[in-house]
Amino acid sequence: MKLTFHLSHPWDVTLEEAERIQNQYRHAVRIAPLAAEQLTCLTAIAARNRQDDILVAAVTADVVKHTTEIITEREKTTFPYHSGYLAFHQAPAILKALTRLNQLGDVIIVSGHGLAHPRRFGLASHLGVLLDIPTIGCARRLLPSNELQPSEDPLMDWVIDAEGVVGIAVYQQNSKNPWILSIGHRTDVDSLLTFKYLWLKNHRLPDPFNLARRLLRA
DNA sequence: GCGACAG
DNA sequence: ATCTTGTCGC
Repeated sequence: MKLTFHLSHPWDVTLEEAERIQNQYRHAVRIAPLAAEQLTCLTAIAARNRQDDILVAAVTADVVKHTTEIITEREKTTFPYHSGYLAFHQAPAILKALTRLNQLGDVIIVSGHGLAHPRRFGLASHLGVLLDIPTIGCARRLLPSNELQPSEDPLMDWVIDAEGVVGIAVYQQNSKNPWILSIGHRTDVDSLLTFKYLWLKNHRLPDPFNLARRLLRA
């Protein structure tokens, strides 16, 4: 699929330049509601490194059309992993993988953080802003810039930073480790709650996010 | 008692 | 991400 870039910048940069880019592009993040009807076709992205390569799995699952598309990709990375700079490590490979998808979801679930990031510009926000598409971040752990705040729902916490709420933490099946969902781009907290509802309720179809993560084991 | 900064 | 394969948590 031909990707349309709303913004672009070099990826082969120094750590200092990367931080500058994050501080510049973070202002392009838009917080907006996503309706449930816009959550029927999801694309999930997961990536990990192997030596100097990034392995990417992308899955698009359309609940209405009842289709699932799976792509795996491998691409060299030039930027080593540093906490807070995951996008510079993985995004080029992820973008290459997205190119190979025939269908892109209404919203992209990205393995990593969105606004739950020291500069409010994690991988999910970064990808969303570049392509100007709705994204949600989904990560296993919090970065130190953020913390949890209990909600009325015992199975859910708010994810906050010094400025306010940036996401939700979801405790699945009484697990002590929550999944950290955060706003990426063109989504909001309500979108996350809607997504959580659909995600936990819909066991009929393969969960694209879990599928993408599983694919990285091969 | 040792570590706890996404992947 | 991975190595850890019975044990939790401030």
